[in-house]
Amino acid sequence: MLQIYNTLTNSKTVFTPLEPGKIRLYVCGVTVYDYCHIGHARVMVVFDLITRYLRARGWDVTYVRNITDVDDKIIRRAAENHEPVEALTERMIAAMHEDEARLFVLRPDREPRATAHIDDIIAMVSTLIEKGYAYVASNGDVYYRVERFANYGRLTNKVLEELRAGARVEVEEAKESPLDFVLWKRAKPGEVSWPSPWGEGRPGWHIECSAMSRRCLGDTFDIHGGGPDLPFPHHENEIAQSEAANGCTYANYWMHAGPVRMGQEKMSKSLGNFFTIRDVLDHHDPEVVRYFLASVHYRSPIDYSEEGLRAARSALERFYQALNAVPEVAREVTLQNDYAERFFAAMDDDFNTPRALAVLFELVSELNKAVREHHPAAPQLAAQLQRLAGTIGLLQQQPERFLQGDAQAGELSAQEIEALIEQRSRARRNREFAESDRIRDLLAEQGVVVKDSREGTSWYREK
RNA sequence: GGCUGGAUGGCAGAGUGGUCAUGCAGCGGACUGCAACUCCGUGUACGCCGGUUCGAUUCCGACUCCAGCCUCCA
Repeated sequence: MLQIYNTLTNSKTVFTPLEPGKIRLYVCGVTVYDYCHIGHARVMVVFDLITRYLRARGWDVTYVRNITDVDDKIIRRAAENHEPVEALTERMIAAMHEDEARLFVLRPDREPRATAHIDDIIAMVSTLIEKGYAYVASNGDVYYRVERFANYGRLTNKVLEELRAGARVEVEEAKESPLDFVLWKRAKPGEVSWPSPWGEGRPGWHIECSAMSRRCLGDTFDIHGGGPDLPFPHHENEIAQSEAANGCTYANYWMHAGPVRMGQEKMSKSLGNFFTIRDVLDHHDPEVVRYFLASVHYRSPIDYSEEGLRAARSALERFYQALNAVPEVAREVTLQNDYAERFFAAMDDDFNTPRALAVLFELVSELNKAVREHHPAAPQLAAQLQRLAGTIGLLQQQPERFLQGDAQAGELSAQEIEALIEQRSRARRNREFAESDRIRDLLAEQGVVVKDSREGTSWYREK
């Protein structure tokens, strides 16, 4: 039984799909005007982890995540760079795909781009105008008539009265109400634009998700996800658009990832206190970042910190050291045991990854014990560990690859390390411990830890 | 001010009406030429004040503090 915390009702509820065995999932993606930061990484990893897990449990998941490739910021940035909008967005999309691939994030089934769905957007705006939910303003923009939609604010428990009173939105003369939001923007001269019944222009931000989710998943779908700052106004506006246009429920479940914080406040572009994914991956193994994000429940805030990443690294080392020590990994796996049951129970309970990971740590203890005692169950335990962790996209690397890492600039290459270790082994055989320790210290200075065992000497990089 | 969600041991982070989370770090020990890995041992943690209860970190109420959203932001 799968339980999901639904932002719409602020409660954990049993998940019931529209169609047995199928899950239609839409997640708001990135506006591609810059490199993705750790906040984006969290949303990517969280929903990747969720889709991987659901699929591993037999659900047929269709995962759609949009790309916003036209918007004020993109236009401004492209102008600053003296490059066409498309050149900028193509570059950033490629970078995003690179970043997420490094984080072991699988590509969504579909990644619709706003600019490829202008006709769907225009059709939906037209419907909204016909139904009286939208109007063409005197300045040529098309706005959504918020007060016309009775359920406005249902997702975030906003009351129209209060929104009106506290409206901080700058008063746009052309709008009937300050709460109204733009569906179609009249183009300024020289701006990228598309023809429409309301003249040359481009879509507002919110309408693309309504139009593209409908195109990809239908009028009503199961789960809508996104980042922590999207419920209001973006998701509220999506609901208003889609439910008014389609005349039925938009999404049954709403899931929102928690924020990534820097110290005591949210990491965000407007605050300027963010790290890009590539910045972080320059110094940390991608799986460490993924593990770090998975070590906290997806809805809780997470504090980005070097200490946190270091702890994540140590924890992963524990897993990989165990896998590295195992003589072989079984090919066939039985997942009908206490560990699997508890792991699945944790994940089925609103994707409780910290609890699921705790189960894996218990499993790794048993694995270590089996290896130590040369118990025949070791290959099976190792396979179980990898299989369970694999359902959330962890522990899929070769242990040696993770432990030894890739040499960064200025570091010793694997070959150089092997050569030094060979020298050291020779010294040890001759019981020249001063010399062998000298070499080990030298390696340690380079961040390389050596480990002697009966089978020989192995090494790994300490990051 | 409004809406959400929080407050757990040195740090991170689950969970529960009454025996253990788990990880990281620390300390003591075993193993080791010395280390590393691994193993054994080691911590009277549940914001504050009331209430319910035989018993509350867990339930109820008040309080304090924190975060996210209320504006483009994942």
